[in-house]
Amino acid sequence: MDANELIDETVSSWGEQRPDLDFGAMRVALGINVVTAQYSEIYGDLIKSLGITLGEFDVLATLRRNGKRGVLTPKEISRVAMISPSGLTNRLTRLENMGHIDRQMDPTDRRSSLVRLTAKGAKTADVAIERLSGLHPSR
Amino acid sequence: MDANELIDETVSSWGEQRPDLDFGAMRVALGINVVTAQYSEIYGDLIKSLGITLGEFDVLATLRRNGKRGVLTPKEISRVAMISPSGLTNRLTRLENMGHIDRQMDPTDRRSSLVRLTAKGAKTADVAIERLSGLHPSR
DNA sequence: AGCAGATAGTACGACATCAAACTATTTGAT
DNA sequence: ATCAAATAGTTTGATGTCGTACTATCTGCT
Repeated sequence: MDANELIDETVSSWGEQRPDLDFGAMRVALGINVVTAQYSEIYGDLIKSLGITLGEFDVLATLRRNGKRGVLTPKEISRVAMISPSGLTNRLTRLENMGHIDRQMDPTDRRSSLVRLTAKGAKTADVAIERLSGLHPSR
Repeated sequence: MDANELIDETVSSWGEQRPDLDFGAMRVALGINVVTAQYSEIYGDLIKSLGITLGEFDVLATLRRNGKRGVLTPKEISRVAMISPSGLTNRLTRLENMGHIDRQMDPTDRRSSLVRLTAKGAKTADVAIERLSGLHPSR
């Protein structure tokens, strides 16, 4: 049984048990969930061979896109990547240990730091984005 | 800056950095991610006051819909709820401790067990589904 | 200048999930 | 009837995230 059948089964059995309620919105939500799970798996597998996760790619990609020479503060990264500050600390530590980024003092604000893509990190980001954007069927 | 602006910013800056690639599919994927995150938060908040999570509700709902008098095996629940066996064990333990379900021996297969909704669990499932299905604007 | 409050990043603890290993039981082939 | 393989559920260990609390630093009001 595939995911679409599972959704039909779920919604129709709810309709039998509670005919007083409307499950149209639930059907849409369940469908979106399935789509999200499926392409997340596909995207994740595509970059897994690079030794990073989707979340780590998200950080590398943010640096690759936005920074002057790939330099941003953790604050800005967490805003764009929509991750909690503590979660970002962990990702940055992992990426630093892998040699994809390094962290330097911010000369203008000693509370802050500057996260910089290494050559290795930039290369990884480029290979990853080429694979991910290559998923679509156009051209 | 809201999520849609963030997506526009992400896709357009990629377009500047890598004009050789096509980011149309990425824009769609990011949009789906945002929608998923938003309604998951809404749905989660709606049932949080019942003391359960979305995942736990998923188990209660599966029992409420499918079982004869709310009785199913863990195997069947994990299939419908799309959760790993070990993850289901944890959810069932939590739900059992809260008094929403109980577990009995399966008389026909001693490897298996029978998960049964308690009256409290059935009530919780009904209140939750009424709130969740009430989200849509129809009627 | 001094100090209260805001802000940046990190550390810590809790939590939920999964994959793999494990135990107990059942099934099926011979 | 026996035994290898399959199956059900749990345990264990690892992972990754979040919320809260903490330290260090900066800002703005007086």
